[in-house]
Amino acid sequence: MSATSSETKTAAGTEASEMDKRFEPKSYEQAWQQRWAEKGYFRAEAPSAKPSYCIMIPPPNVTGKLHVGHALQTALQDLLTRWRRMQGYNALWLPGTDHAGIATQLMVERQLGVEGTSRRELGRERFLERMWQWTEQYADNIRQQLDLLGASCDWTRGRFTLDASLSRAVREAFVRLYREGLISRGEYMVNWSPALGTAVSDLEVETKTVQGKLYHIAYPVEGSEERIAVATTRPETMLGDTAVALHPEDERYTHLHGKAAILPLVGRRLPFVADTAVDREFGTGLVKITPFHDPSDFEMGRRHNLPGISVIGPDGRMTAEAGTEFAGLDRFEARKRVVERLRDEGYLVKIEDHVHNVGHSQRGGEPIEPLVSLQWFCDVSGMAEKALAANRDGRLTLVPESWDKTWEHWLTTIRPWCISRQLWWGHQIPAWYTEDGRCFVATSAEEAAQEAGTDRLTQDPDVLDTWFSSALWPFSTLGWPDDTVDYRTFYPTSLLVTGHDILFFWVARMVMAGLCFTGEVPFATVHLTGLVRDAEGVKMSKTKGNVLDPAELVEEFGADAVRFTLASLDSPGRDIPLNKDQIAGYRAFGNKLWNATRFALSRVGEARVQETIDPAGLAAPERWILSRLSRVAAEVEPRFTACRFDEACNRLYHFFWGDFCDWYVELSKPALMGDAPRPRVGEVLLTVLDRALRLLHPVMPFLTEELWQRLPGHEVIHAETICLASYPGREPSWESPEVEAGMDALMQVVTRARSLRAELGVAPKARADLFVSAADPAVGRLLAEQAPLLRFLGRVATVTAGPVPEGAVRDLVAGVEIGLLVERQEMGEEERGRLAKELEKLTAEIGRAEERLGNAAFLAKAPPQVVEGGRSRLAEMRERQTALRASLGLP
RNA sequence: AGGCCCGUAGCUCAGUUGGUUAGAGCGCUACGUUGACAUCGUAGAGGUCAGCGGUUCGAAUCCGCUCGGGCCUACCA
Repeated sequence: MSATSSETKTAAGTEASEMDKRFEPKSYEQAWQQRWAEKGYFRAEAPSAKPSYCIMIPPPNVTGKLHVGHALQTALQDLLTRWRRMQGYNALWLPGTDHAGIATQLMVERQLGVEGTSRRELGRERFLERMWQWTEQYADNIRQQLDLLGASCDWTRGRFTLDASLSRAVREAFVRLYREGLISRGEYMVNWSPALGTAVSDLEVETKTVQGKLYHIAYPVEGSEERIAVATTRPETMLGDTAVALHPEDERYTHLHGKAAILPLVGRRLPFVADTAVDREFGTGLVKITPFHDPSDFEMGRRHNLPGISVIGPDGRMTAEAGTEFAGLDRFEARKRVVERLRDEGYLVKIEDHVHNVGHSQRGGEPIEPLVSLQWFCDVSGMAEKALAANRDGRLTLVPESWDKTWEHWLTTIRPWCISRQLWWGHQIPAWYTEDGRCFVATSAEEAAQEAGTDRLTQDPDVLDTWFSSALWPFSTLGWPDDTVDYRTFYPTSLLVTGHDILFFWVARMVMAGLCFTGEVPFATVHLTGLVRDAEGVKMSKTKGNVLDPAELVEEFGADAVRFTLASLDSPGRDIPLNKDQIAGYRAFGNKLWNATRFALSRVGEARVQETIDPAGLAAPERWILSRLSRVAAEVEPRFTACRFDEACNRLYHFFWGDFCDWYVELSKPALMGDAPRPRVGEVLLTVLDRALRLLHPVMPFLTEELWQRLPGHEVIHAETICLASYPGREPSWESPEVEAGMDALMQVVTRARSLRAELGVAPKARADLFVSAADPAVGRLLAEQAPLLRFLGRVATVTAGPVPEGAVRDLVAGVEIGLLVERQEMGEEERGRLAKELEKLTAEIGRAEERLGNAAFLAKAPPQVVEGGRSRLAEMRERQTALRASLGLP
């Protein structure tokens, strides 16, 4: 493919003149993607004299398949990047992938299971080898999928969260936080996933409402015949009870203060403790306390210095401390057994149905076991304060801003983050232990050895929560902690696009980490997208079988149609229902672009694209389309800036289809065919087309490049590619409200003439003659000048400026009195009914308008232009009423 | 339990700081092979803006309540 015009060819290699009637996205899309990559158009500069624009991709799971949500985010990020690049920014869209700890490890473990082995059997080293093999096998996967969508990423800067440089950043961050005392190791209650065999963070716990039971158990009171009843949903935890709590002001139980209960089956003495956390209204108002298996009991245990007993182990089975009878039993099995024994021994009072909330492991799916475990924690309270301040003082904008409240709530109630995971795939915690148990945190084993004074060290076997490395993504990808050129050029980044489902998992932590380590908000704006749902608004899921695969959609409709659909559905604060009919609609839009270009190329003769055009000397239709083009370009800019991709896309869509194709192309025909020549029509047609394609390029990169390359003279805009051509903006000298008003009147006359024909049931080929008489002399001149257009578009034999003759159908539109003289036919009943109905509605409306204009308060308080608008509207409605009556033969 | 969002045409959704004629796409009806496009064109039908009350000259838009749907957060055993 050459960039010179004489041998302009397209990506598909066809000659410009050989445009097929049907457009076929597959024939050029990937050819362009490949060519753009070869030419290095998307490689950002560093350093650069241009202003920077930078977006970090939310790194998809390295072994994953992109879903429609990714496609949406890709479309938006690419749109923004291409737009800014065309505007002359040094635009960087940095791609990459995430190692996704648990998710990826589970996939490989599943595979090992099929092979009849396990990670434990393989051992850590060999297991990690398998993980890397798996990772490398899929390394190219994400890139291929992004290429399909036309993503203009700078792949020379692609990153993976386990890259050496990113791992170094992770260790550095960990060590810094440790030295500041913000990271520490301790025994606390954590959310334990028995199925995964690891602790998880609060965010990885999904609360589900389940139908359960409430067991009432009688506990004897020490030294008396009295028995008190406690209620629990988890009777198996009674084996770990160490106290019974009551509300200090509960008068029913004042006599129990200072006494103790005896734990059934076990015989342990349980002191009564008074605590205001007890709800007197719930159950019996007495609560059994199991400090090591319930978060609130853990808190209460600390308040009252109660010992804890671990009766459930990390494998979800009862421990030896649960007693020989129960040890080794699965926790749910143990529940049944405990209840049986309580019943046998007469301690079970009753069992009630009880709906309650139970935390489930997001990845493992099973109920979380709260247990006490030695883990690493990160105190994020200080960072959270900074993140809150950044949002409050405007350094960080969430779009839509309705997320501010959620942000506020989560960050003000944040608790320490459990960052250690009992997994193998991930960043191993940079802490080393001596044989006598001393701990050294350092950025490397050597450094730790130096500090410890011995190299007989064992590194902590645990890895960090995946999100710990993700939190550093905006700067670890640019070389932090080193002061690199990339870091100085692109950090802080410009904007983040991601789903609201990971606002806390990722966005909040990036903001906290960014403020903590770089002192800056990593991005000024976060655009939170909705969830992509199916056509019925149902969440896509494999089990429901309603998942749409972006690759298949691209195959069926082309990437441009998919991108346009997704971008135009992205309305703030809403989920996105996606259905194929819509995508088909935007593919039709692509077809429209294709054919409009085909028309232009076949009719413009020797005309060429102009860098700009002086409207002086042009006829009204040309001045009109230039004016409209300038205004649309002006409307797009603020909408892209504000992340209103839906509005920007809709404006571009309607400009191209409505203004350009429906009207301007039609208006150009009589001129281009020589029936009614006007100056420089071909140039205007090509120049408008060029700019329209450039305006659309960020949304539909492939088709616009394919078509733009065929425009004669496009090289004056850019020698090689539309990707680097300038993005059109407003052109004030093109704008003319007068011309727009005049042409608007002309178009309304045309439309009304057509409706009159239809209303009168005139056959398409029957002769009709049009009479026009404009109140505004300027409009009158324009109509007279463009009479050939009225003839052509209105399908009338003649157009006469002047009063409406007897026998013609009269009407008034946009201040123009029109008359249509036709061979009258008998009006059909249906048509008659329709007109009668319209007359009825119109009469009612006139009534309302008269009433309003007769209201003194309205006239006094409403702005003058509203009153004036009401008056002229009323006048027009009366005219139309007269015309309708005439058509119906009424007085 | 608390917070947030939503209820507009058959469907999916827009609707800027209230302005009187509530829009789009798809679908539907009639007509149309007019010199790019039937993945099209022309002309249409279709809505008491969930309901009730309030503020206002004027409410889809602002306020309150009710009903209906969704999401997030939360240790009531």
